[in-house]
Amino acid sequence: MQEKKQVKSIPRKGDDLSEWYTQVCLRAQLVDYTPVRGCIALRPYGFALWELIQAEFDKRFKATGHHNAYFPLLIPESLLIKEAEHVEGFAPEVAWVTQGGGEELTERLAIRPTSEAIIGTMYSRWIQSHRDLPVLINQWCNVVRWEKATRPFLRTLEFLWQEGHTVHASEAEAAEEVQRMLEIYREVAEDVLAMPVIKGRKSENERFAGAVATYAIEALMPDGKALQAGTSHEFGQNFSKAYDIKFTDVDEQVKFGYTTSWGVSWRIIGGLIMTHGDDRGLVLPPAVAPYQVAIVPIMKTGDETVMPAAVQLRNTLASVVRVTLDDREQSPGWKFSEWEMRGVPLRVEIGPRDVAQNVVTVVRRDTLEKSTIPFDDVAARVPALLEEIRASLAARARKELDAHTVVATDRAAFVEALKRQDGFVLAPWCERSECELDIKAETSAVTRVIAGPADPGQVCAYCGKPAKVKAYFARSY
RNA sequence: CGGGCGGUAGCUCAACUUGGUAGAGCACUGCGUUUGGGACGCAGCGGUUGCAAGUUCAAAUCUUGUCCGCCCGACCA
Repeated sequence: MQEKKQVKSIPRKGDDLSEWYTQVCLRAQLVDYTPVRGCIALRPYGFALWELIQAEFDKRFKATGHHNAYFPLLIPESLLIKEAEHVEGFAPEVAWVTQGGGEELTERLAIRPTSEAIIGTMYSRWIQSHRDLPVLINQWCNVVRWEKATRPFLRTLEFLWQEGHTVHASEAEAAEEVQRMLEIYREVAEDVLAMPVIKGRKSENERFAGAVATYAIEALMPDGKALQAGTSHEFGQNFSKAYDIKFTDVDEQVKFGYTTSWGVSWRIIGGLIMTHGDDRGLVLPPAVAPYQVAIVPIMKTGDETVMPAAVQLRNTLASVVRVTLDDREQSPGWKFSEWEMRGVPLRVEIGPRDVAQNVVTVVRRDTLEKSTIPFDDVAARVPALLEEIRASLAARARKELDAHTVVATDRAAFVEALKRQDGFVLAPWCERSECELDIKAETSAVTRVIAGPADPGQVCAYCGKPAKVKAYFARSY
């Protein structure tokens, strides 16, 4: 490769993941820092990526009967504090509005850290009968959590997400809903974003404040740390009792509903970046790439054949994929580097040699493989290539996850594996909070999800007491 | 929130130790030549040295405070 003498290159991904990550976020033009601490600006390219991810989730929410709605950003303190465990869990990271219109408010208003309180309050007004159930509502919005240490996408004070909030007449139905949405999260992460995850229930320590049970999908980052990429909660009747969500059932008894909530944030973009990116920058899975193809024309002075061909190529491709024709003045090499940094899955080069032979040159972002395909076959071949890229990214990421997941059954191996901080450690576990805290103190790792019951007779890999479950452990973001 | 590092042009940095007219490369603008892996020439534009106080004849430089960013830790749906 040419040495980058004019333009500073980013650190290699393997050398300094943190710095690499920050540089990719900025230089791919996804985000920029702002004068507001911990808050990022999502630039058009980053927002386009988010919109495409949103669309994938949203169509699945709609297909399972959910409707979008919107609730207030500001939540009166008196509502927020109704569910004791919930408030306690969020208290440290709530931002408060204490003044309005130049006057001190009689009651301060929380900027929503999540919307159970306000949505629950509204549901109590909307639900009277079993005929009103289930309520299946989702909200796309921003929330604020006053974090101490922030990073683009992974942890910001303000972030974009969706939060689904549902109410059901029975516990079984609510439980089913929670699993249904978790499975949608897994499906989008793995099949659309090509980001493999482990899926399961959270331990008591890791559970959402106020939940009876929390389930999550967790992805594995290249530095061996786990990233929570989506959660789905069963609340039992905790929130319906706190917010008075009651209905008269078919048996004429007045009952509290069973509620759930489930959420995915733009954090998943951070996961994507780290999962697929390489030394040249971002690598986007085709389904959510704002541009799936970038056409780079290469022209000699006075050439009059390349641009018309490139325009025709763009028009042809526009009917099957998201495509951009890069007709800026920069040199081809400069454009190659830029589109690589920005993660465009396929680059199509068209120059005099291609035009003369009635072909185009296609370069895959994931493998950097170059191939020549007949001009007339482009519209047919490109979608197939994009699918190959998706499959290849998914397979490679899956291989990574598997390669960095180890099983440990005895204490020495378990502790050693966790201290290596090299991915997931799957181990039989007693499921005691105290044991998890001890493990954390010694290794910095905690359970990420509980995968299922332990085998008969197994003992906890750490404390030696009888094992109840098999759990994945790792350090986390 | 604790420990460490940093903030000078859009970016990367020099000038700071030893106070004395704020510089370079890249980027940007114009013109010309170029275009198959970050092109070249010429001419330009670009600064409240993060912010605020203090010391001094004089502060990018010394002192204090503060804000922001990065790393490690703690904390954290």
